[in-house]
Amino acid sequence: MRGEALKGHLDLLLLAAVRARPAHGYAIIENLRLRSGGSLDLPEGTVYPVLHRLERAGFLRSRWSEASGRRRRTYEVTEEGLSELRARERDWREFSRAVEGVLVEAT
Amino acid sequence: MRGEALKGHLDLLLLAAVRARPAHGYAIIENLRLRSGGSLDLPEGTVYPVLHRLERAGFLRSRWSEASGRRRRTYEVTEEGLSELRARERDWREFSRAVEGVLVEAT
DNA sequence: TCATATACCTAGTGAAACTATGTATCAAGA
DNA sequence: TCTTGATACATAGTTTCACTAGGTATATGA
Repeated sequence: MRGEALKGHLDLLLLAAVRARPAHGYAIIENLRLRSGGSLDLPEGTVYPVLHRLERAGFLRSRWSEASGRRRRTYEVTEEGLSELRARERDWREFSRAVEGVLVEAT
Repeated sequence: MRGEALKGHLDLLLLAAVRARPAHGYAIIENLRLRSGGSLDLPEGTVYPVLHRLERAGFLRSRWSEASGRRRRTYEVTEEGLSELRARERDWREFSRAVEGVLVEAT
């Protein structure tokens, strides 16, 4: 897939991924990659700053933990994050329908 | 809809719109706006530079004409543009499926 | 005559995601 | 033992993309 495809939909993806499965950053990336059959393969340098921003915005909450000697920062979606996610889902549906409409359009 | 939603999908949209209906820039914008029920409302400053780039890349061909005293630059999709469009459509489907997969994902 | 719609254009800006790089731990294998 | 790769975090700087803001010009209706 073209790299630029996800532009503008990254918040949606990360919020949805964490809603489905609270996890730490590295695992979120793994989950997205596996769930999408490899097509959503996000660089850490893309994901971590967005997770920080979403937490600052109050949409995610994180706590540090330790697993097999390595520290992890595990995220979950807040109440506010849930309504934000629902709003973004509506946006996605609207956008997606609009694109589909143009793609199937015959003369 | 959020403004940033279309990032990375603008080439797809414009190529598809012109394939469906060869038209001049202003009309392409109108068509997209009407077809999408208003949600795809692209500024001219967004669309015109992309049309120029797509023409430079060989994906669109344009010719000048005149209608009711105003000059128009009408675009159509080239052969090369058609295969580019088909590739972009595949990318879109893949991306769209991946997003849907994450959205419906339960724990 | 004055605003609005039509129709084109581009320079500069801002935001978004990426590249590159760094730190640290652990397991496996040479 | 030493190195490589996977796990796990972080951020500074760059690039890319769409947008804002400004410009030109013609036609139409109030």
